[in-house]
Amino acid sequence: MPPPNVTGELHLGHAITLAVEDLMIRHSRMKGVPTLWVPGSDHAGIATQLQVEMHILRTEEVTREEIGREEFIRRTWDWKEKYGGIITKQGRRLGASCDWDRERFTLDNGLSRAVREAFVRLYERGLIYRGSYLVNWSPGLRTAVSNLEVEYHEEEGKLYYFNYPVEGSDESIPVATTRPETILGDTAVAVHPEDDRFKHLVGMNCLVPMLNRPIPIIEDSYVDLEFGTGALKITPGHDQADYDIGQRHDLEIINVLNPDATMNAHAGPYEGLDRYECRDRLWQDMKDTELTIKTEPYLMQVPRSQRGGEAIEPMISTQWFVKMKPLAEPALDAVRDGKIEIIPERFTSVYFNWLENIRDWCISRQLWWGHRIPAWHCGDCDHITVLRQDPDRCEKCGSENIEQDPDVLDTWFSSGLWPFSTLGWPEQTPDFEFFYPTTMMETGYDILFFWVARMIMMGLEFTGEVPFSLVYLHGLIRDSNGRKMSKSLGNVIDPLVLLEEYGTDALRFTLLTGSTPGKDMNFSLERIESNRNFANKLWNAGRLVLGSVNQAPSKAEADSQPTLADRWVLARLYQLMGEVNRLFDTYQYGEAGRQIYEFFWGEFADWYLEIAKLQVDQGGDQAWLTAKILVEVLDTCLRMLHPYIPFVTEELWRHLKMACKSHPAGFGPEGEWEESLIVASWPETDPEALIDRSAIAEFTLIMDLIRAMRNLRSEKDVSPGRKIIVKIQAGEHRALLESMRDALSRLAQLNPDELVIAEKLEELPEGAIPLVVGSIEAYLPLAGMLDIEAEIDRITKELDSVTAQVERLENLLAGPFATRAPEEVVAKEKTKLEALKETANLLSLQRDALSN
RNA sequence: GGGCGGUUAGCUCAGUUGGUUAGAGCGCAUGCUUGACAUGCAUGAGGUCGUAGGUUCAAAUCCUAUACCGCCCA
Repeated sequence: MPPPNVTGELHLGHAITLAVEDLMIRHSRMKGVPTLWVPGSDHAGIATQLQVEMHILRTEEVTREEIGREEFIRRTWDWKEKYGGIITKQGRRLGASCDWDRERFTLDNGLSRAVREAFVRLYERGLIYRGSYLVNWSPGLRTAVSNLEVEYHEEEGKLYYFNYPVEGSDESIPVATTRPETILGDTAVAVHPEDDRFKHLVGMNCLVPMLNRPIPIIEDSYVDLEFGTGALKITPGHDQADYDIGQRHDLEIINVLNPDATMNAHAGPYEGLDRYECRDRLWQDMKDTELTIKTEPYLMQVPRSQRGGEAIEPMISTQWFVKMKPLAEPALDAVRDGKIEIIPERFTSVYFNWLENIRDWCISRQLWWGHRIPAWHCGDCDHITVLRQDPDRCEKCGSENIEQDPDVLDTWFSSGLWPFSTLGWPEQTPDFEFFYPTTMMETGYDILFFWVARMIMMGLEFTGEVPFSLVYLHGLIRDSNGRKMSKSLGNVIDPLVLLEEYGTDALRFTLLTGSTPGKDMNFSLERIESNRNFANKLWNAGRLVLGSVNQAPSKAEADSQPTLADRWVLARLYQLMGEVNRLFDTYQYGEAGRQIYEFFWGEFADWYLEIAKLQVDQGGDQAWLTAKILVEVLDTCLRMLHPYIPFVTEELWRHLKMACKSHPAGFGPEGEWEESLIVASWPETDPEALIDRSAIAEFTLIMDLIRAMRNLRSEKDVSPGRKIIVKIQAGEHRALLESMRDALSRLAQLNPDELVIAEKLEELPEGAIPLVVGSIEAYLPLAGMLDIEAEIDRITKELDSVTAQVERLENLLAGPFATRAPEEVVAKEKTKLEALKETANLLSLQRDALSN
């Protein structure tokens, strides 16, 4: 389980994660695969620290600085003990069947040890370095954050145009900027090498407005001639692109900001002002000295903190970094070589793209809550000591004047170790040896980089093996209009409320069948409502089956012959099992769930149960066999549905088991009933040969016939209670229909005593409405309801459509299709054509009869 | 700027090795207290599968272009 944030509360994103993973784990468990699903949470450095800071400020009116680092950390642990378990508790309500006794936390002893080991190893390999570079600075939190924690928002801003005066000249270079306050940190003005306007100025100096600090005019082809004025001010201290240019030209780097984003001494007269205030003041002053040209509205990309949304400032700062290139290469190879498969596959290219262009990872945070960096700075020789055990002296000069680095590590650094740190690494524990490398990493695609990629890199680096062989990414949950759920939009749906109103099973089934892998899902209440109804249907169908079991005789007198309905429902069940297993094997859990739903409701409940009632009422061997089949189908469906809807299926299955065990016939699965459904065996696919295809074809004909009669009744407004008299000319299907006589009567509301099923009717009934289904003709003598004109119309319409199809197929079969298409396909069409021809023939005979 | 996804019934979405007049849920219309279920049952209306080309005996499905919507990266 990818560890959720310890401060968090369950939202639908967690709910779908838990639901999908629980489905996988239950399925595997039922298949007899040894399973381990490790739950836990990460310490969420920034979020937790903020919460605790707010908490102590509110309750005790103290800041963390006032109580000091040690005390603050102690308070945070207290807070964690008290509130940190919320999300895992909520996870249990969703039915997450993880290994709760192995719950881990990124800051517990074992995992902290893993973090330390990992840090030291990387440092020893030269993959961790410390230095002063441009980082994303969060002024509110006063810490650096990584690239991944910054989001870019398109926002209305202004483009400020002004003249950069050239030293010792009347000329000036017009430039444009979106952040005028950075002018104070400019260390060059760049023009394009092919820009004739300024060629003669290259090598001279410009003067920074208001400060009159001279800066060189350089040329660099990065400058875009089309954008703005075609010249660029360069602020290596506060812009990534400028920083890169600065490196190329060896420019000075000036930082004009304090950690809280007020201006520092380098801003001269503007020192102490907030950056935005400085922007306005400086611009006004420049206006007064006639340096400004104009401003125009401009849509800009504003970097904002993923947490809190405040504007991020690029700033030079001394931080710890991980060199990513050497780690990324093996991670790329692992996926390229197929050691790791990503589902859905298209995310593979996203993964490649990110890793191929990866930048070094800033891992230090200026926080207190987290894994403190195991580096000690020597006050005498400046050497940095990095060790697995806390040192008491500098390893270089032996001085005891050493101090531990105040920073802590990015939370994700510890999350990256999760797949193996939770199993005991760096110890070679039995768990680690048995379960590592793991099988499956399941999470939302939005954290492919945060978690998955980093886990792969770290896993390969530290264990030499891929941490998991399969990555399954699910989509994100949006609101019913496809918008992201957010507090500010007010469209957040609380899963706990849904759980309360619709039940866990309904929520889970909705989340699991509502989408396909990697695709977002628009969450709608209608859908969860219909799935609640499905759970209800399941329960009620189960009750009927239980009743049938209780009614069934204790043993069969003779070898009972299954009816067509029996054969059909079993054939369809076996077909379904094959399909479901195929879908599970290809990770199409949603589609599998939908198919079980369709079968259970649309076929088993709507058709078979209705017929089973009749068969049970008959008593004797028929009732015995029917009960046996009902148990088999229900039991199998419950097993297949269990990973989706664990609660209702478990409970119903328990009832089913009890009913069967207390019945002398001992219905049930081969062998013993398992202890409970959660550990029951998964239905494996039966051999194709077991599927009785003729039963499916024959029963489909029966269903078509019944539908046609119902349809006609409905059209003619025959009240449902009225048993009508029907005469059927069944031709070759006479025996088949005869065997289904009761079902036909019951399901189409026919008068059973007057129902005639003949191979050929001696004389066609007078004044009856004719009906054609394939090669079967049915006559419904609805006295007084026969409107000759209307019937001729109806038949003509039907005939037209059938004739059109006949023609289409004839054309098809006369063309290249007959020779080029595979035999089976052609044969199928031929059969279809024959049937249609027969139908057309019967229809036209009927029309003629009516016309006379 | 680069990459990816979506466009199918009024709405939300399925449709995975291309197989022949497209499926579900919800909504809508009509009728039903049928002894498992009104959280239900039956019947019905509703779709040129974004557009234009191409490949193929056959395209919602594969290819190319294009429009619109969305996401990720820079």
